[in-house]
Formats: sequence, structure tokens, C-alpha cells
Amino acid sequence: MTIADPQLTQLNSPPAQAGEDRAMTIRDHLRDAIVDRRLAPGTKLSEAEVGTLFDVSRTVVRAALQALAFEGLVKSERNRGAFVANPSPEEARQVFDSRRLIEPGIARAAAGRLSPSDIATFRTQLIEESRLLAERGALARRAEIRASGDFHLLLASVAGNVILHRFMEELVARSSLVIALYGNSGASSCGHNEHADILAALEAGDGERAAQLLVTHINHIEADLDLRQNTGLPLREALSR
Amino acid sequence: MTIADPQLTQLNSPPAQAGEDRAMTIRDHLRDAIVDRRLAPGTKLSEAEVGTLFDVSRTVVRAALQALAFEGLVKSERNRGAFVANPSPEEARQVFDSRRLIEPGIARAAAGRLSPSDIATFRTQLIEESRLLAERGALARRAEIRASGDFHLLLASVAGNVILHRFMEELVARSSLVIALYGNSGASSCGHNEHADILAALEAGDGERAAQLLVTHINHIEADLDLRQNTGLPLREALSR
DNA sequence: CTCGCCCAGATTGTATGCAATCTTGCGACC
DNA sequence: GGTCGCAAGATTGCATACAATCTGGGCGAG
Repeated sequence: MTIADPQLTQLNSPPAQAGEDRAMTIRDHLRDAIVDRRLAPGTKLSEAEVGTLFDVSRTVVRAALQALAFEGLVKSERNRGAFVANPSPEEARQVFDSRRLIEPGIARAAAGRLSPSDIATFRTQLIEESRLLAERGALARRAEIRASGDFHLLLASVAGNVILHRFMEELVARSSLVIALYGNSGASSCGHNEHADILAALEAGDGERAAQLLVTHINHIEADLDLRQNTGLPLREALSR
Repeated sequence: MTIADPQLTQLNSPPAQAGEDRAMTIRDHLRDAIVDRRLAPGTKLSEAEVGTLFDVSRTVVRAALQALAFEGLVKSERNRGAFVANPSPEEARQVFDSRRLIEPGIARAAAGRLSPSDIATFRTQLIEESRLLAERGALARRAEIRASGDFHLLLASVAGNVILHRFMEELVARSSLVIALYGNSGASSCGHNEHADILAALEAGDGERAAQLLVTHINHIEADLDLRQNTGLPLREALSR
């Protein structure tokens, strides 16, 4: 354990981690850390530092960072390095606009393909969400945001379109970032039982209603944000970090 | 000019190409070649070979190939290499499903934001399409598919959502691949004057009509494909190449 | 005291070398 | 004659070394 940064624990996975792709493993760890807000927006991700933390060479780190940059979670500047993305209010709006456009269609598609096993998975998911909602503490809060996103990803998965699923993965991840940045509520971001209502509509085969509920749900999430343009200072990530 | 492969011409760009990103340049060249079908689906993209062609090291090539893999234009297999994507009929359907979901929303958004300068750009674009439509030959055909895609990208650009624009870039590129693979028409993929009709609706501020026309347009494109599951043989890219 | 230049340290960009893995052709054995 | 095994070649995965570029501080001129 040569870990210096307490933010990034649970590394050093079993050394015999099957010869799978180490870059993707690092990408996933970093993404989790970003979405969980253990890594604040604007944080510099030095290749050497990340490489040391995961005990790999910069080559592998670069691949992971490139992947995250493609997903929009990391902003990479030439000859300057990679930073955790710091979405502007405008970008935040675009994320939610995109979701309002895509998710209703996903809901309609999912309504016609929901299998009993899917329903079971959804129920498990909702129970987990409730459990986390009841808990207190920053840690549970993180897990809750995460779980809330998983619900939407599950929906996309059921819809059966791999491309849209990937789009949703990106949008959900970026939403987490945005919520972390601009969320100002005590009433936790998602929560409520809107997810349950959506599932109910899906089970009833009413894709149209599920779509409508989803839009409302997304609106609620966005309404909880403070997207006023406080960032009048574009002086290079101005004091963002 | 140390180019061995006649498929890839127009390389060796001006040596003094500003210190910008060489990996992205290579990515763009490869993407053009794929979309133009100068590189057939299934073609192996050896790191060493590509590196030689562009006169860069494998490091840079790897970055370019990784980027293309993210976009879905290249399929990368561990320890085996990168290949031009060979979308299955199912993937092809998902591409068009995705477009039917996203593009109408883009059209509605664009309808409210169309500036006079946008209109001028659209007109130029349409003229270019007509010109290419009139021409004969495989080369003009390529350029026509390309130009047709550009129309849709222009639309996404006008809509003003960067995220959706990137999604559309990916979808349009993959559409070109699909059309190249499964298009069986004499009636060229897009063509018609559906684009002109869509623009007219936009100019009239009738986003709803533009959206409707766009869906019809996409349906026409897809209807021109032969998506029967001829690939009953999943024996690893079976004789695809 | 302020402004500007310049140099040193740090960080990223790229090339290359070596190890690991896959492919393929040949030969031995059944 | 066919099948399995194996070894050589080729290709990718990864690490490291070096070059290019940026950042920040110190020094000198005005």
C-alpha cells in the first residue's frame, strides 16, 4: 500500500486481476471518484500522480484519461494536463435538455420490452434506493446519487439500444457532476418516489405515461439546481478549485 | 511521398501543420476514409502500418484508434488489433432508431434559433448537394453521402446543443458506414429534395413540421437498406472482409 | 517599486525497446 | 490421412527515455 492520497482508497486490487484492460479499470475507478465527488471539479489529474497511485505507467493513465475526456468527465488541455470537468451552467442545461429529449423515447421503448426478470431487478434497485434515502451522512448521500443514476441506466438497458445506452451513461455521469456542482437542496436530488411511479407505469405497459413522468422527474432534478451564472469570471477555471 | 497504399492518398499534409494534435489529425483522416468507404468494414488497421503511412509512432496511432473506437467506427480487440467496424443489421437498426429519437428534437430546437447566416449556410450546403447529385461516378457518390451527412450535422449545430451535436456526429458517421454496407439502391441514399423541404419548414418556423419531415426522411434512408440477417454466420467477422 | 525578460523546474507529447499474447505453419503421433 | 502440439513470426500492451512546452520565480532595467 503505497497510497498517499486518502481520497482514492480501494485501489491495489488483487494483483492477479485477470489480464483484462488496466486502462479501463483505472478509467472506471476515476469515473466513480468523479461521480461520487471524491474528486472535485477542476481537480488536476496529473499523469504521473495517477500512475503512481495505481502503480502503472503514464501510458496506461493517458488511455484512461482520454476515455474520460471523450465522455466529457475530464477536460484535457494540450501541454497543460487533464482536469476533472467543471461544467458551466450552460453545459448543465444542455445535459438536461439532452436527457429530456432522449429519456422519454427510452421509456417508451422499455415499456414494450419489460420482462419479469427486469421487473425484479428494478424492484431490487428501488429497495436499495429507499435504504440509502433513509440513511444519513455524506457517504450515503453519494451512494444515493449513484443509485439514482443506476435506475436510469437500468431503464436504458431494458430499452435494448446499445447506442442510446451509452449516451445515457454519459449523460447520467455528467448529471452527477452537475448535481454535485449546482445542487443546493436539502431535498436530495432524486429521491421521492418518482422512480417507483415510473416503474409502475412501465409495468402497466403505459409507455406514454412513463415518458411523461420521466420528463417531470428530470424537471424536478433540474429545478433543484442553482444554475445562475455565478461564474462571470472565465479567468481560466477561476478559483474553481 | 512514401505511400504504399493507394487507398489512402491526400496524406502528408503540409509539414508545418501548426503544433496541433497529430493524433486527432490522423483520427480525422481515418474517419474520412472509413466514412467514404475507402477503407472497407473489417479492414485491419495495424498500428505499425498506419504509423508508417502517417510517419508517426505507434503511440500516436493508438490514441487515434482509441478515439475512433469510442465513436464506434473502429472495433478494437485486445491483443488482436483494431478493425474498421462492421455493424450488424441489428446495430444498423439501432443507429436509425437513435436518429429517429434524437433528430426530431434537434429540428424543433433549430427551428427557433435559425439565423439569417444559418440559412445562407444551409443554402450553400443544398447547392453543393445538388451539384454532387447531378454528377456521376463513384467519387461523386462518396462526396454525396458525405454532403448529405453534413446537412444533418449543420442542423445539429444550429440547434446549439454541443452534447447532442456530438451524438449526431457519431450517428451520422455510423450511418455512412451502414449505408455503405447495406445500401442497395440505385436511388442514392439521401438525395431527393427532402433536405430542401426540411429547410423550408425550418425557415417557416414550423419546427413540428420539420421534425415530421425529418422522421420521414430517416425512414426513407433506412427503407433503402437491405437489413436481412444474411450474417447467420457469426464465425468471427465471417468472411466479412 | 514595477515591469519585463530569462532561466530552471515540472509536466506533457512522442518515440522506442522489451515483454506478453496471438497467429500460423510445420511436424509428429495416433 | 487427420488431428493435435509446438515453435517461430508477427502484433499488441506496457514501460521508459528523451524532446517540447508550459509555469513560476528571480534578476535586472527603467
